[in-house]
Amino acid sequence: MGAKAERTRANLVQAARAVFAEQGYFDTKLSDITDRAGCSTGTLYTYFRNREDILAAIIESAYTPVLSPDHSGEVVLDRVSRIRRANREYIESYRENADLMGLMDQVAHVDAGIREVRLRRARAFVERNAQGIAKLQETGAVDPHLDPLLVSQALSSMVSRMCFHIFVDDRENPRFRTSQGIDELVDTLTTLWVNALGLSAEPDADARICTTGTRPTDSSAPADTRPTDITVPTGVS
Amino acid sequence: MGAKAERTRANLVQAARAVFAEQGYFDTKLSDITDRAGCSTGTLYTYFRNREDILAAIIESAYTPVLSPDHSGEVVLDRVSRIRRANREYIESYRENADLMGLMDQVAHVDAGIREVRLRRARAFVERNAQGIAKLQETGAVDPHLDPLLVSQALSSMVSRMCFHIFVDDRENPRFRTSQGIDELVDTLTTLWVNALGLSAEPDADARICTTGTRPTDSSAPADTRPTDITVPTGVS
Amino acid sequence: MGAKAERTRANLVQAARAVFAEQGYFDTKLSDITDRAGCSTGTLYTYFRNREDILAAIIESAYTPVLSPDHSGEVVLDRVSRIRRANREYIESYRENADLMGLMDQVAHVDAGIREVRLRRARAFVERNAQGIAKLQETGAVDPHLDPLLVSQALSSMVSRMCFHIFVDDRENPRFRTSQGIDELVDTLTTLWVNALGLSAEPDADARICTTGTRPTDSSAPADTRPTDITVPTGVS
Amino acid sequence: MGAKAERTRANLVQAARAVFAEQGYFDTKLSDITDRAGCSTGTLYTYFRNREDILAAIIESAYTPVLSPDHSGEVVLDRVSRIRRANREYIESYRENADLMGLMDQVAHVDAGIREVRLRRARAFVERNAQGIAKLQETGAVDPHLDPLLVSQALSSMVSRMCFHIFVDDRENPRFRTSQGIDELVDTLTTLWVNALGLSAEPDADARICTTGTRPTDSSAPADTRPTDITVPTGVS
DNA sequence: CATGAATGAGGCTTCATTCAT
DNA sequence: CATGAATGAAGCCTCATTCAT
Repeated sequence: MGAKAERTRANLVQAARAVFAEQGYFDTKLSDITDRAGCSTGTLYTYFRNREDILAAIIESAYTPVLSPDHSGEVVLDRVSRIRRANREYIESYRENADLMGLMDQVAHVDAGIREVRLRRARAFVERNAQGIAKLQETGAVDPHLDPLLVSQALSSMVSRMCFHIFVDDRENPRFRTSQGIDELVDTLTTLWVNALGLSAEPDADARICTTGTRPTDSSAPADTRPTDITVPTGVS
Repeated sequence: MGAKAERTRANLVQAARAVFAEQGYFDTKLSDITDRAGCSTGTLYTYFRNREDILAAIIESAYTPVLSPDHSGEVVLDRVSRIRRANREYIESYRENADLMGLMDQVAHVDAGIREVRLRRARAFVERNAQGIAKLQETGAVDPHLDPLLVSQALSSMVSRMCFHIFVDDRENPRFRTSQGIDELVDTLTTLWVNALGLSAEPDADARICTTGTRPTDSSAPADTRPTDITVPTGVS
Repeated sequence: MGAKAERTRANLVQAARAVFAEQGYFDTKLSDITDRAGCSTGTLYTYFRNREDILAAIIESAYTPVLSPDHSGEVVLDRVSRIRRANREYIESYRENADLMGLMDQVAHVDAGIREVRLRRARAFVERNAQGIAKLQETGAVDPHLDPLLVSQALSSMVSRMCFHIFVDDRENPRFRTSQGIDELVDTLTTLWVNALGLSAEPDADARICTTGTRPTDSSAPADTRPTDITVPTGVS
Repeated sequence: MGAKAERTRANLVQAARAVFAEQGYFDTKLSDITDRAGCSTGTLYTYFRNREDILAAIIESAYTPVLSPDHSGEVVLDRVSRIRRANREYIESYRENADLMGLMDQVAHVDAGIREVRLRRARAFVERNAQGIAKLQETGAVDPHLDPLLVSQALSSMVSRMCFHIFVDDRENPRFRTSQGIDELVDTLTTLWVNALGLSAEPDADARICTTGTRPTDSSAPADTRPTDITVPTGVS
C-alpha cells in the first residue's frame, strides 16, 4: 500500500472512531465517516468491506505495538502497591480510550465477531487473575472457600464497570477529570479489592529491587490489563 | 381503552420484549413484532408511535405493582445475612428479567430518554446504599477515609455487572442454572461485599424477632433493589 | 332519518367544513373531522362514503333554501346601479362564504365531479350575462365587435378573482374588513365593469317602480349570482 | 455537480413537471416521476428531499435566464397598442406554460413557501402597474377617484384568470388553439382594459421611433409580466 | 345507530453498496 | 486509487375503510 493510501485509510479509521463516538455506532451513516474523513463514499470500500470491518480496524488500530509498562529497575513494591499500580494503569488506560470503550459497549451485544473477541479477551484476563488468587489461597492469604474465577470476575467487573460509569456514562461529571479525582478512584478501588480478598499488608522483606525483567510476579495483583502489544484495556468488559 | 384493546396492547408489548431479546433491538423489524403478536402492522401504531415508544412500554410494563418482599415477622437477621438476602433478591430478580436487562443494555446508548431514566434510577439506588455506608462509618465499622458514594457505586457495579455477565452475556453457561450455582454466586458476592467494607459479624444481641413492619434497618446492606412498586432490578445498571 | 341522526350528520358536515378550511382539504385526515365533530370514526361512514362525499355534502348544505333577494317593491334602479347592486350581492355573499370558496378552489383541480359542477355553474352564469351583453349590443350601447361570451367571462373573472384575492388569499389584510372597504371594492369593480362595457348612464326614464315580481330585467347587469335556492356565489369560479 | 448529474437532475425536473401536470400534484407518486425519468427511486433523493422540493425546482427551472423581449428599435407604439402588446405577451407566455400555471394553482394552498413566493411576485407586479395608473391619473387620463392598486389588481386578475380558464381549466376547447382565437382574446381583453381605465387613443405625436434601449415607458400599459430574467408569467396569479 | 380497534395496501424514504469515469 | 452518482431492496409509517360489539 502506498503512503498516500496508508494516509487515506488512517484518516478513515480515525474519522470513524470519532463519528461512532459522537453519534453512536448504529446511528452513524457510512457517508458520515467519509464526509468527516474528507473523501468520497466509494473510497471507503477500497479499504473496508462494511461497517463491521471498519470497527475491526478501529480496534486493531488501538492495539498499537506499545510495550506494556516496564517496571524493571523500579523499587519492587509490596503486594498492595502492586495492585494499586495495576488498577491505576487500567483506569488511566480506560480513561484515555474512553471513546473506544464506549463504542465497544454499544457493539458488544450485536456484532457476533466483536462479541467473541471481547469475551475471549475478558476470559483470558480474568483467568490470569484467577490463577493469582488461587496461589494466594494456597498460601492461606485468601479464603480457600471462594472460587478464584468467580472472585476474579467480580473484582474485574467492579473496576471495569466503574470506569464505564465514570468515563463513558457520566463523562460530564467533572469530579474525575482532575488527578486528585483519579487518585481517589484508584485508592478506593484498590482498598475495596484488597479488603475483598482479605489481604493484609506483606512483611517488609517482600519489597526488593527488581534487577531483571523477570521479576517475581505477585499473582494477587490484577494482571496487567495490557498484554505486550495492547494499549486498550479491552481485556475487561 | 376497551378490554380487548388492553389485551392487544399487552400482546404487543410481550411480543416485542421477546423478539427484541431474541433478535436484538436493532435487528428487529417492527413487523416481526406484529407477526409474533398475531396482528397487522397497522395495529402496532394504534398503541405506539415508533420503536422507542414500544421499548418504553416494555420497561413500563416491567414495573408492575408487585410489592417488594415483606420480611416482617421473620427472624431478624444479622448484618451479613441481611446483605446476603438483599444480594440474593437482586440476583434472582435479575435472572428472572435477564432478557429485559440485556435489552436495556443494548439500548442504553441510544435513546436519551431511556438513558436518563436508567441513570436516575441507578443514582437513587446507589445513593441510598451510600447513606447506609456513611452510617457505618460513623459507628466506626467502616473505614472513614472511603467516599461512601464511590464505594456504593463500586459494589453495586460489581454485583450488577456479574449478573450481566452470567445471565446475559454468558447465558449459555450451565453453571448458574442450578440453585447451587446461584447459592455460590450469592455467597461469593456477599463475602466480597462484606470484606470490602471491612465488616465484622455483629454481636448476637442484634438478632431478634421483628414483630412489626417497622424493623430496624441496617443501612450497610445493599438497599432493596426493588422499590415498593418495582419488580425489575434496574436500580443498578 | 331520526332527529339525532340529523344532528350527528350536521355536526359532521360543519366540522368537516371547519377543518378543511383550517388545514386544507388534502391535509385533513378523516379522523380530524370526527374528532372535531365529537364522534367516532365509524360514524362518519354511516353518513358518507368517503372524503368527496363529505365535500359534496358541505357544498350541498351551503345551498340552503334561502330565496334570492327580492327587489320587488323597491325603487327600480338605473342600469349602473343595478350592476352595482349585483356586484355588491356577489361580493358580500363571497365574503360570508370565503372558507367554502377557498375550499372549492383547492379542490377544483382534483375532484372531477366537483370540477364538473363548478364548470357547469360558471358557464351557466357567464352565459346569462353574455345574453344581457348581447342585447346591449343590439341596442348599440355596447361595441358590437366584442364577443359577448368572452366579455362576460372576463368581467366575471375580474370580480370573482378579486374576491378570491381579498377574502381568501390575503384574508389577513384588514382593508376589506370594514364596510367602507367593501363599498370601495364594490364601487371600483362596478366602475371598471361599466367602463369596460362602455356603458353610459341611462336616461332618467329608466328608473321606475317595480310593482310586481316580474320586473324588467336589465341584462347588462351581472346576473344574480344566487339562483333561487342558492346562497353561495359558486356560480363564478 | 458533474455534467451527467446535471442531466439526471434536469430529467427529473422535467419528468416531474410532466407527471404533475398530467396526473395532478397530489395524485402523483414519486415513483411515477422516477419511472418517467428513467431512473431509480433512490436517485430522486440524490437531488431532492421530498415532493415540495421537486416542485420548488420545477418553479426555479422555469425562471430561466431568458431575456424579456427587447422592443428597442421597433416603432414605438401608441398607448393602446402597447397595452395590447403587453397583454399578448402575457397571454402567449401563459399558454406556453399552461401546465406549470395549472400546477401552481393546484399547489397554491398547500405549501406556505410556494404561496409566499407567489403572493410576493403578484404583489410586485400589481404594484408596478398601479404606479402607471397613478401617473395617468395625474395627467387626467384616468378617473382620479379610483384606487390605482385596486384597479391594477382587478385588471390583472381579469387577464390572468381568463388565461387560466382558457388554457388550464377549459383546455380542451379548441377555440383558442388557433392564432385567430388568440388574437380575438388579446383584442377583447385589451379593449376591456382600455375602456375600464377610460383611456382614449393618444395623439399621433406619441408614436415615434425608439432608437435606444431607453424608451419612454408608458405606465398605463400592463407592466411587462416577464422581468428581465423570467420566462413564466407567474407575476399574476 | 354508535363505537373504535383492526386492517393492510401502498407510498415515502434511507442508505449500504456498486461501478463507470 | 479516487470519485460520487446511481441503485433498489427494505422498512417505516399512514390512514381510509371495515366490522364485530
